[in-house]
Amino acid sequence: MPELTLEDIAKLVGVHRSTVSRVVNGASNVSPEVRKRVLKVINETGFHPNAAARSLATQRSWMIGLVLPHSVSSFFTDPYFPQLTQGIAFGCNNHDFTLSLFLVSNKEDEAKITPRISRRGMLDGLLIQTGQPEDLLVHRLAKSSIPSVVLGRPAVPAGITYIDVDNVQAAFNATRHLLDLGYTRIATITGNHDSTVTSDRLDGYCKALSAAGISMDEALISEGSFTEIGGYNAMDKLLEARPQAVFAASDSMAVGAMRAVQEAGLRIPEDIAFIGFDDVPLATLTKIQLTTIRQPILKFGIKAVELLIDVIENGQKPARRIIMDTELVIRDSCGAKMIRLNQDGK
Amino acid sequence: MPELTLEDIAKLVGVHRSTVSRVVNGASNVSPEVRKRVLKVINETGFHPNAAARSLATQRSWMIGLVLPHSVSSFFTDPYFPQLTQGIAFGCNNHDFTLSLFLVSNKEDEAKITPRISRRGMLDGLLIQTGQPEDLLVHRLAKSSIPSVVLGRPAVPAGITYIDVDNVQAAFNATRHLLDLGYTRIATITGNHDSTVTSDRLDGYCKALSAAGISMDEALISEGSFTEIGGYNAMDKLLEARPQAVFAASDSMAVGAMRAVQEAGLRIPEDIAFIGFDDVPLATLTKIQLTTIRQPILKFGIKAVELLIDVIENGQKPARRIIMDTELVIRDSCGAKMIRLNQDGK
DNA sequence: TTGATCCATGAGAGCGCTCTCACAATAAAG
DNA sequence: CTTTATTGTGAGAGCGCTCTCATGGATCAA
Repeated sequence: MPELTLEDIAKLVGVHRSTVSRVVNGASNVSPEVRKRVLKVINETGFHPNAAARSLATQRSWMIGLVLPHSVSSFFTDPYFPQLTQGIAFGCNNHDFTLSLFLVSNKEDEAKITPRISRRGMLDGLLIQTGQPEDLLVHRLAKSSIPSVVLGRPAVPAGITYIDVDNVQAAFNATRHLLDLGYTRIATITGNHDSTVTSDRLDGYCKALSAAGISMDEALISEGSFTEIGGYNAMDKLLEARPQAVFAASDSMAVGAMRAVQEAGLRIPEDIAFIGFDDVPLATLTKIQLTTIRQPILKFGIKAVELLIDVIENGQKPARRIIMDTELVIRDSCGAKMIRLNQDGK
Repeated sequence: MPELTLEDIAKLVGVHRSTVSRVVNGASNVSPEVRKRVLKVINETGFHPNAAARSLATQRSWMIGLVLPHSVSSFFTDPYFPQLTQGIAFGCNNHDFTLSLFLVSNKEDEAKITPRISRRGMLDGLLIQTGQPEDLLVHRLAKSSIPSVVLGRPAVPAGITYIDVDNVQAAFNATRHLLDLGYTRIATITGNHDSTVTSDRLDGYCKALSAAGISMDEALISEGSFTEIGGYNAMDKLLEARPQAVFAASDSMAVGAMRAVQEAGLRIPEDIAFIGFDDVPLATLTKIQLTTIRQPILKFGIKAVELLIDVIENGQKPARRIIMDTELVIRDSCGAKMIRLNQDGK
């Protein structure tokens, strides 16, 4: 099958290239008879217009890029990012965009990838996952003219369009839920200390405690780096502080931490109650199902794509922001059901 | 920052467009003095050549697509695909290719995506994950002229370039390992019955049994659909058949199955020994670390990209195939260490 | 009949690059 | 001092589309 062009189709049908172009693009001003003949030949030949030529002529590629920076690429072990990617891919499909994936695993990658994403004509826009504060990529995008949306609140959000969940409120709700159940010694396992996600969730935790008139105890805060093993190690350190309940800033960390608790011979939720964050499938796969904060991950991805399309079509300014709500999902690990049962029993 | 073109740069430097193009592409026949002046202006202006124009002129986009079909996209809950994606992304970075991701979640997606991937000028080549047998996408690619490599053995491999691991040999080794440890009632939990992966692994399992002179027992074969919960359910059914050991065709399924065993009050590996497949991080996160078959997932992805580049540069024919080896990783769940300990003790 | 209006189609410039070819200037060889 | 090779640069066609504008025929009102 040779590489056909509009011109070839035109010749076959006996019309001008322009007419074929009109048919391909669904323009209205083509006579039904001609349209039919053109479509027939297109179907017979399996013709598809050349994307590069079209991009060049229209200055639109209908492609967007998703950049997962260095600090985040190891997170591919966490179910969050696959799910997010799926949501974004779904959003792209809905709007006939193609998704390009830029996984930056190290500094060399970054150097190689940067020119590719800033090259015009290839991408209509960019979705950029925040990682560390002062993320270089986030900065560079703000300078570049390519439309972009940041996933997660950047450390310095001024003038940047981003989408995030309300982490402060979510963490507040989680902690508050534990307080409502009567726990007073509540620990938290945080993610990497240098991300805004971590500081926001820690913030919510602190706010809930202080709203309940409970003073902070440094011994009840431990860093878990968003991995299962990180949660396990963080819990190890927390054990001597004897918390009654733990708010883990991700489900993976919660699962790791719960393993540490069980290996120490303690029961969940009787001895230590747990609440996680994310509501990834993992949360329901443990023997003691995890109470957690549900993030609308798929919706988040879809929304991010729609926000980016808005930026592409209506310009970078003014900077927009979308903050999505989360939801508390009560299962077994927080002890709510057990406590209610006991009360009913009395 | 305006959208600069080669022409603009040329004007600024006072040379012809062609010369700037030579500098950008590192052609040798440019005088050092001129090259320096051109580079200076390029750096000052932050010029990047337009990708669409370049693609149009060279008929190369330096982009490849990764297609994860419908039957597979739910697998995004399994760590295998994220890791594979990472390997592919890594391979792309190494060779200055950009990766496009096509997640096909349903039939509508497929209809929308197909024209995008077959449109010329957008992709230099395609990586296609096999799913069901008679996969429509795999068929369509064979018809289309776009260079492509299939990931996993297609059901009808004639004339198709693909890359796979030696699943038969791997499953043979796994089962053989259990036989060597003295188990004779060995069960297997398979993936979806309609994939070649499943049939190959089942094949290896059967071959090992028959080589040991053990007759097949249908009651010892159970389908687990490659998910943790699938493994759990499959094990439930196997329990009454009282196997001494289980070969699970994925680590996720093994973990699910082990949970079922523990909930039934049985010990691993004393009562039932386990061996998995994949060696994803999950395998070492369980309390009883999983003996498993290590797939070189990252290398597999990188190799797949290199194979595709070969096809892009040297043509689709002849069809090539690469079969990669696997490795047995002995941990706790198979009982090898325990058995050795006991023997030493005697 | 004349002109105005509408519509389907053709003509052709232009998107921003690459790449072959021609040409001039210089260097090497006779 | 010519002839030939070598090198650096310019010129311009062409990649396959889109999109504006021109054109010519049909339709309709005056």
